Amino acid sequence: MVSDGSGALDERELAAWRGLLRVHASLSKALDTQLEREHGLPLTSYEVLLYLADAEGQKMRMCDLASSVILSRSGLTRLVDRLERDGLLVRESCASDARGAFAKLTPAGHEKLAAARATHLAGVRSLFLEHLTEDDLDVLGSVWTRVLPGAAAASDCGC
Amino acid sequence: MVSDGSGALDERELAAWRGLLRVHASLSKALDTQLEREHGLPLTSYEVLLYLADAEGQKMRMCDLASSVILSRSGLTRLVDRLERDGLLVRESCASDARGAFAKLTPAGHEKLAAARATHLAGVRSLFLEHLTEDDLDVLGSVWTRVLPGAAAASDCGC
DNA sequence: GCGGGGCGGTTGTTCGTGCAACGATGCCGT
DNA sequence: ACGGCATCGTTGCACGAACAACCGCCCCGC
Repeated sequence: MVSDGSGALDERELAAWRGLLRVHASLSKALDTQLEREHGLPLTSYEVLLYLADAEGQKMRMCDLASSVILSRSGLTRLVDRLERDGLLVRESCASDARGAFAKLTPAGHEKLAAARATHLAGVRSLFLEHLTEDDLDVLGSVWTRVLPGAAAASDCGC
Repeated sequence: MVSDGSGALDERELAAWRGLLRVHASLSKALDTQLEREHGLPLTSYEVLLYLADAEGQKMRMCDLASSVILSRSGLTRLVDRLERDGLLVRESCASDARGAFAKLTPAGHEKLAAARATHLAGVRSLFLEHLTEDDLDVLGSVWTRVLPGAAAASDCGC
């Protein structure tokens, strides 16, 4: 227990925390801008296509998709609207649950993703992974698995 | 050079990258919600007050403030509008440069910040720092300093 | 001193997102 | 079989932020 309740963060804590905020902000903005410029595809749209491509049958339930890309259900509805309008995916009703809907990748969506994927991966590598050692990877992975459960729980329920 | 151009990320790379995205999303949402609920103060507003409090004379130029909290100039203008309306800060013209404007913390803003600070620090500790070892802190700090310059550069100029 | 280019801050506009409310459907106990 | 309740997706609404255009001011060269 490092905390003394009201005490300020020391230098290293501050660096670790602010660094996370700044790196995320810079990285996501840079990658989003790059993707938008080269393929006219915002980062969130890209992630939807990515998850769909990795999914069984190239389709996912709206609900699962929303939590995968970290978006509210309404947010995903609008996003899927845009992607469907652009022909990158289609909605498909669910036989076993009439409430449900699938989003399914179209061939056009698959092509778009393939093109964008190279760009995005290159970006992630050159801006992020390139600067990490093998040990860094392990530490980061370990940190995230320790931090994520509590953070996810805290952000889900107001409790 | 780990990249093979189009090759997908391996498991550890993916964990390091996705973890960053997920942890940031969960953490910032949780902290924002908490701050909003307990003090009616969104996270970005809190950060403005925080930077002001740490600044010389409790005031900063709009421009510097914008880059500190990672916001566009227009975004900061509106945010300062709201904070000024709530009496947490005031605008102050700059004697040496008639273009410039300062945002200056009011006593009310200082009180608000003091109250919110305890909440926020506790949140950051319990949701993030609590799960880190001393070594983790060092690794994170080191990683951020290696990654940030390139990321910041890439997000600034569209080249 | 006077123009011209650059910078700092504000404004109009647009876009993406979250929240709350809704209709429709599934699931369960009785 | 039916009534109550949770779940899924959509919609109306409001808000926060970015972009581009703008104005006023600084600073430089001539």
